[in-house]
Parts: sequence; structure tokens; C-alpha cells
Amino acid sequence: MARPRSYDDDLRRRLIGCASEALSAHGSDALSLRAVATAAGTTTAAVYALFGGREELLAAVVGEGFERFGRHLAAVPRTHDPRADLFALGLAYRANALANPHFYRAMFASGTYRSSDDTLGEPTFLVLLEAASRVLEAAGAARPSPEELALHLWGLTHGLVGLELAGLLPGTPAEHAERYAAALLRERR
Amino acid sequence: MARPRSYDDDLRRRLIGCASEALSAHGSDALSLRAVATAAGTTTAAVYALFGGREELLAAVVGEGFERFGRHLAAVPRTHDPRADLFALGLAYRANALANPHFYRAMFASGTYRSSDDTLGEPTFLVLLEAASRVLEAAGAARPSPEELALHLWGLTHGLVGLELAGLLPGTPAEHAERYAAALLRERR
DNA sequence: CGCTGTTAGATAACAGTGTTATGGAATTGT
DNA sequence: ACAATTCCATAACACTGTTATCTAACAGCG
Repeated sequence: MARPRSYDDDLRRRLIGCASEALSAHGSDALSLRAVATAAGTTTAAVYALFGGREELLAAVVGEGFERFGRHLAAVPRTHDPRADLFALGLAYRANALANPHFYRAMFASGTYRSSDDTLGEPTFLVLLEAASRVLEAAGAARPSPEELALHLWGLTHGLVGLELAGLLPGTPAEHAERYAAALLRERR
Repeated sequence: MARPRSYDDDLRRRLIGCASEALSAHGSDALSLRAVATAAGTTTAAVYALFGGREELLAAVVGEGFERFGRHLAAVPRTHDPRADLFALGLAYRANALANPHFYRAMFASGTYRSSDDTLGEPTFLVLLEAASRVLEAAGAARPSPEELALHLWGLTHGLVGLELAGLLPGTPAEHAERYAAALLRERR
């Protein structure tokens, strides 16, 4: 005796899409609900009905960002040389972050995104974990564990990228790239 | 024939102080100019006269944050064991960041703070650079250079702390601490 | 002293924000 | 056809950063 609950999935996708563009272009601070709503051809009320508010919309956008990021990393080819693959993965990580700085910052700005209980389930991290496992397996090393190595490398890459995005590193972008690559190579035992 | 330019330094300090408290307590997003101004016993016009706007006030606050952070790190004692000192410095880095998460995030959120041309002049970084130099000197190692090692370690610590602050690491805080320490030790060659 | 030029900062207005109440059009089961 | 219920457009609210406007305080000079 009533209209069934069926939130418009197209509208939902459109809102996430417009919000993604706005986020990519001007950063999360400059993301206006009214702007993305009118860009999506609706009003702010839809955002509240579909997501709950600005924060939840941002969380949805960031969630998609993590997936895209993970797919980009997963697209790095696997060769017969696991260490070279891991190195290439590290380079791809920085390249993707620098290509979408606003998005990257929003992804790692706490409070915005809360994944499911086990954060290691992130697609972004799973790619890294698998690459680390293959390196350790090829080297026949029992320590560190793949999780340890993967977290170590994630921390290093995320940190260097974060410092670079914050403008805290001296030198030119080319020098940044060189230092970044050198830091990755320094981790090979 | 005119009143000389003499901006009130007390008011300036009071504004920075109140803004610091608000930032520490609720994060930079929740920092309202009106709230800060009334807390400092003035109005928003003073912020514009003294700093130029909200962003510049935040930059001043973050600048003070960097100095405080550097002083805290500099307070880590120097012993006869440079490697133990460097390790202790790494632990202090995380401890200070976790003690003031909002402040830490604001410091490394790009756009907020632009130091002088040469970013390596940061007091925060200088402490680390000196500790790294002492380790390399004691070990008689020519490579990597102190700058390379210091940047490497800064990246690693900043990255791990950033992931932890973002809530992206699995496990309990105690496990985070353990993994963090293990990652630092893994860097000793 | 009085006058004048200048500055610091209070007051008030403006455009825009996220959020919330209200209401109407659309769609279902009866 | 009717009644119930959901989606979301409309409109109001309290708040934001920012910018004009203006007033009180001060310095130099006749």
C-alpha cells in the first residue's frame, strides 16, 4: 500500500561523479553541496536523502577514489622479476598520487573515510601485499612477514608523497622523483 | 603627521594562542574566525588587519606548531649511542604527533603552511638531520648522505604516523606502536 | 592647545555555506 | 479511485569568511 523504497542509483552515481570532479579540481574544502547538486541536476535535499550529509558524500567519493587507486596500482604489469615489479608499483603509487593531489589528500585526511573493520582489506593495500609476498617468496626470506614489509613500504611511500604534496621537500620535481626512486631502492636488502 | 604603524603584538599572540587551542581541540575545519576573535577579546576585523585572513592566521599557527614540534624533538637527549638516539627521536616523533593529531594534520595539510625557500631549514628536520649525521659518522659510512638518510626516515615516520592518524592501520594502538618501532629498527643496516 | 592625517579595530552588511522543516509530485497496493 | 508512502524541490535558519564603513586613538605641527 505504499511506494517501495528505491533510491535512485543513477542520481547517486551522478552525485558521486560530480563531487569527484569538484574534489579533483578544487579540493575538498571548496566542495559545495549546492554546486555539486546543481551540477548533478538536483538539489541538496537529494544529498541528504541518499547519503546523509556532506561528510557521507565525501566518504563515498573517497571510497571510490580508493578503488580507482587500487585498480591503477593493479594495472602495473607483473613480470618474472618480483623486485622490479615492487619497484614499479612504488613509482606508480607516487605517479597516481601526484596526478590527483586533491583526491589523494582527501583519501588520507582522517575522518573522511572509514573502511570496514579490517583496513588491510583495502584493494590499494592488497596489491602491495601481494607484490611484497612475491618478493619475499622469491628471496626465500622468512622475515619480515609480507604484512610487515608491505606496511613498511606503504608508510615510506605514503610519507614521501605526503611531504612532497605538502611542499616540504626542497628541490625540483625531477629531484623529488630521483630521491623517491633512490629511497625505494634503498629498501631492497 | 600621522599615527605610526604599530600592530599590537599582544593581540597577535593572543589570536594565535586561541586559534591554536581551537585547532588542537576541534581541528582546522571547525576553526571559526568569529569564535577565535571573541575568545581573544576582539573581532574578526583584527584578524584581517593583523594576518590578512583565515588562511594566513592558520599559517601562523602552523608555523608555531612546527617550532614547538622541533623543540619537542630537540629535547630528546643525546647519549653516547647515536643509533639509540635516532631511534628515540623516531619514537618521540610519533608520540608528539599522536598527542596533537589535529595540529599534526594541519601542519602537513598542504596549502596551509609555506616555509621559506629552503624547506630543509625546518627546525623539525634539522634535528633529524643532525641525528642522522651522527649515526653515519659513527658508522663511518659514506653512503647514503645524511640528507638522504634523514629524508628517508622522515618519509617513513611521517607516512606511518599519517596512516595511523587516518585510521588505516589495523590493530590496537599497542600493536601500532610495536610495528612502528619494528619499522624503525628495520632501517638500521 | 587645536588641527589634521593616519592607523587599529569595532560595527554592520553581504554572499555563500551545511543543515533542517515543509510540502508536493510520483508511484505503489488495495 | 483511493490512500499510503517515498523522493526530492522549496524555503527557511544559523552560521561562515570576507569586505565596506566608520569611529576612537594617536602622532606631528602650527
